[in-house]
Amino acid sequence: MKKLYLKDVARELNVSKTAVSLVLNGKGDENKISYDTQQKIINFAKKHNYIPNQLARGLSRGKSETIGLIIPNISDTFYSKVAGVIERKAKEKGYTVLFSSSYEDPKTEGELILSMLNRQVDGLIIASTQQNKKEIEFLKKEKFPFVLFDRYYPENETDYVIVDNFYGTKKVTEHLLNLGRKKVGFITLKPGLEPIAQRLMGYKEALKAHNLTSKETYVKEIGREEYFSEVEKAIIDLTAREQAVDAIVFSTHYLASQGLRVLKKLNLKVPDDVAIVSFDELSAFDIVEPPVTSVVQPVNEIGYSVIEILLNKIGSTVKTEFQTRVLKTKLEIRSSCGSFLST
Amino acid sequence: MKKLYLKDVARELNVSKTAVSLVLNGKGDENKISYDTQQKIINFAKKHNYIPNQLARGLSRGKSETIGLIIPNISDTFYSKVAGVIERKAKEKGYTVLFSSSYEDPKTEGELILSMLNRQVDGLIIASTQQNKKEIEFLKKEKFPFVLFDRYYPENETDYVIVDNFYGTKKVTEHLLNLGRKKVGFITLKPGLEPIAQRLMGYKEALKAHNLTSKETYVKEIGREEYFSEVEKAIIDLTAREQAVDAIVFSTHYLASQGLRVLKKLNLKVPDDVAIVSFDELSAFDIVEPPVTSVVQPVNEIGYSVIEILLNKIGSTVKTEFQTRVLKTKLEIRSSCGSFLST
DNA sequence: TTAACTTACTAAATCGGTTTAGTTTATTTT
DNA sequence: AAAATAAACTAAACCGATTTAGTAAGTTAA
Repeated sequence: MKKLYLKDVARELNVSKTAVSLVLNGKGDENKISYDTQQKIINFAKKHNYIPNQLARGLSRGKSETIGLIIPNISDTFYSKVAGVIERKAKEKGYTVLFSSSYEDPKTEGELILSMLNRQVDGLIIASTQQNKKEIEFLKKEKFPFVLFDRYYPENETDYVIVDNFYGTKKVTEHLLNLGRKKVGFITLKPGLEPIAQRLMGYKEALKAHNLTSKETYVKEIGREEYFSEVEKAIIDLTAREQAVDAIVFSTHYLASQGLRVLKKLNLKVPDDVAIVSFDELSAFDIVEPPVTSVVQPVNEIGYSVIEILLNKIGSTVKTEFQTRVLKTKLEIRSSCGSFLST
Repeated sequence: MKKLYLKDVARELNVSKTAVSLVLNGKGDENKISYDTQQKIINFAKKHNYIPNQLARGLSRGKSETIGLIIPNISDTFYSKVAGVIERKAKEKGYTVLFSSSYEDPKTEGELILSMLNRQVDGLIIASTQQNKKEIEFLKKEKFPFVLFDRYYPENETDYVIVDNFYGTKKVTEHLLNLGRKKVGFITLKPGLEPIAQRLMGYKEALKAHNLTSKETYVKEIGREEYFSEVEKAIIDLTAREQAVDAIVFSTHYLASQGLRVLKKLNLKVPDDVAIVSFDELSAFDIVEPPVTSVVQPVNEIGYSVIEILLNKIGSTVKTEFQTRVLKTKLEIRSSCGSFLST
C-alpha cells in the first residue's frame, strides 16, 4: 500500500494531472470534464484512498486551510474552553488549528505570530499580551486576517471580541453593596491588561455610585508569578487591620480559588466574616465551600464570534469595517455573598 | 515592506538561491561557502527579517516540523494540561503542534488521523477512542512515528504512556476499606476504554484482598452523554436501598464533581453518610466541600514522556523497541473519606 | 606544464500539488 | 464548405523552498 500521489492517479487512469486535480476540487463541471471521466476519477480516488498533500496544495494555492491560535495558556480553563469551541467551529468549515501558548511573554508572542505567518496560516486568533503593537500594526498593514479576543489594543483599530469587563465587575460590586457590605476589597493582577483595567474601573465605578470613595488600600495588585503567596499577603493585609474589609472581589478565577484557600487557612468564615466574588468562573465553583458567586463569561459565544468574524475576513477580499463585539457577562449568584446584612 | 523570498535575498546579494539556502540552514561550512559570503547572507537575512515559507520548506524536505495531537477533548482539564506540557516541550525542540479533539467519536478520530497525515505532520500523539485499530495498524505498517497516551490498544504493540490505573483505584479503595468502610460503590463510565476497565479491576481487586466480594449492584456504569442525570440516578440507587453504600469511588473527575453536587442535593453528608474518592483530579478539589481525596495523575511526567518518546522516534531511522511507560499515580488524601470509623 | 585537487560557488531538478493558456476534435452557424 | 463555437481535454508554468550534480578558477603535485 504505497502512498498515492496525484500523478499516480492520473497515470493509472490515463488522464492528465490537471483533470484529476480539477475534478477532485469540484471544478470538473465548470471546466467541462465529461461526466464519465469525472466519475472514473472520483471513484478511483475514493477506492484507493487518495488524499492530497496539504503542504503542496497550500504552497500552490497560497493558503493552508489552517488557522493559528495564540493564547496565554492552553492549560487555563477559560482559554481551553474557548479553544475547544474555536476548534470545533473551525473544523466544521474545513480548517485545522495550530495553537501555541505565549505564557504572557510578549517576545514569545511576537515570535509565535511570525512563526505562524511563515507557516502560512490563513488567519490568526490572538488573546494578546498587549505588548506587541508593532506586530499588530504589521498584520493590519499586510491586510492579514486576524481577530483578537479577551485582550485587545484599545488604541489600535482591529477586529476583536471581548466581554463587558467594566459592567461585569460594576454589577457584581453593586451586588455586594446592595447586600449591605460596606468595605469591599479588590484583589487583582498588576496592571497592563485591558480587561484587568476595565474590571478595576467597574469596581471603582460601583463604589462611586454608592457614594463610597474607593480607598487605594483596598485594592491589591498581584504579580502573576508568585500569586499564591501574594494573594495570601493581600488577604491578611485586607482583613487583619483597623478597617477590615467585609467583602473581596477577585478579578480572575485563579485569584478567587487561591483566595478561598487562604481564607480557609486563616479561619475566616465566608460569607459571614467576608463575602467573596469572582470574575470568571471555574466549573467547580458551585461545589466549593461556599459556592462562589461569579461573573461568568459567555465562552461559547466568544468562540463563535471569533471564528465567524475571522472566516468572514478570510473569505472576502473587499476591505470591510472592523468588527468589534462586546459580549455580556452573566452574574451567577451563589452563597459566597450571603444574604442581606442587617448590621 | 513586501514579503521577502529566498530568491529576493539571492538577487539582492548577487549569489545563488543555493548559497542562501545552505547558509541559512547552517550548512555553509560543510559546503565550503566562504566566511565573507556567509556573513553577508546571514546579516542581510537578519536585517530584512527573512523567514522561509514552511510549506515550501516542508514540501521539499518531506517534513513539516509539526506534530499532531489528537485528544478526546481539549476543554477537559486533564487533556488541556497534558496538551500544555506537550506544546511547551515541542516548541523547545522547534516543533509546532496541530491539535484536534475527537469528542470520543472513532470516525472523527480516524478522519483526524488521515487529515494530520496528509498535512504532513512529522509525528502523532493520540489519546485514542480505542476504536481505530485499523488506522493504528496502518500507522505501524507505514512506520509512521506515533505515541499513544492515556488510552492504548492492549492487543497491539505500540509506544504508549499511561498511568497505573489498576493500582491507583486499588490503593484508593483499600484506603477506604482501611478506614472501616464496608460497602464501597463504584461509579464509572460504560466499558470500552482500557483505563476505565483497569480502574474497575483495581477496585474489585481491593475488595477481594479484603475478602469482600464485589457486588455487581454496587457498580454503576454511566453513559457519557447524559452523565449529569445518570450520576444522580446511580447515587440514589446506591444510597436509598436496604444495603446502602458507605463510600463511593468515582472513576473520573467529572463524575466525582457531579457526584458531589448530587450528594449535596440529596442532603447526604460527606464523609459521614458516605465517603467519596475520585480518580483524577480537578484543581479545585482542595477547596470543594469536603475536599476530595483523589488519585492524581502525573500530568507533567505524562507530557514529558510522550514528547520524549515521539521525538526519539522521529529522530531515528533505525527501528527501535516499542517504548511503553506506566507512570505512578499519587494518592492525595483529603477529608472526603473522614478518618477511621469505629462503627 | 599538465593532471589532479580544492575552493567557492551555481543551474537545474525536485517536492506534489494548482492553474493558465492552449490544443484537438466535434458540432454549429452562415 | 468555410468560419465560428463548443466540448473535452492537456502541457507546462508555478508556488518557494531544498538538494544533487555540476562548473570555473585557483592550487598543488608529479
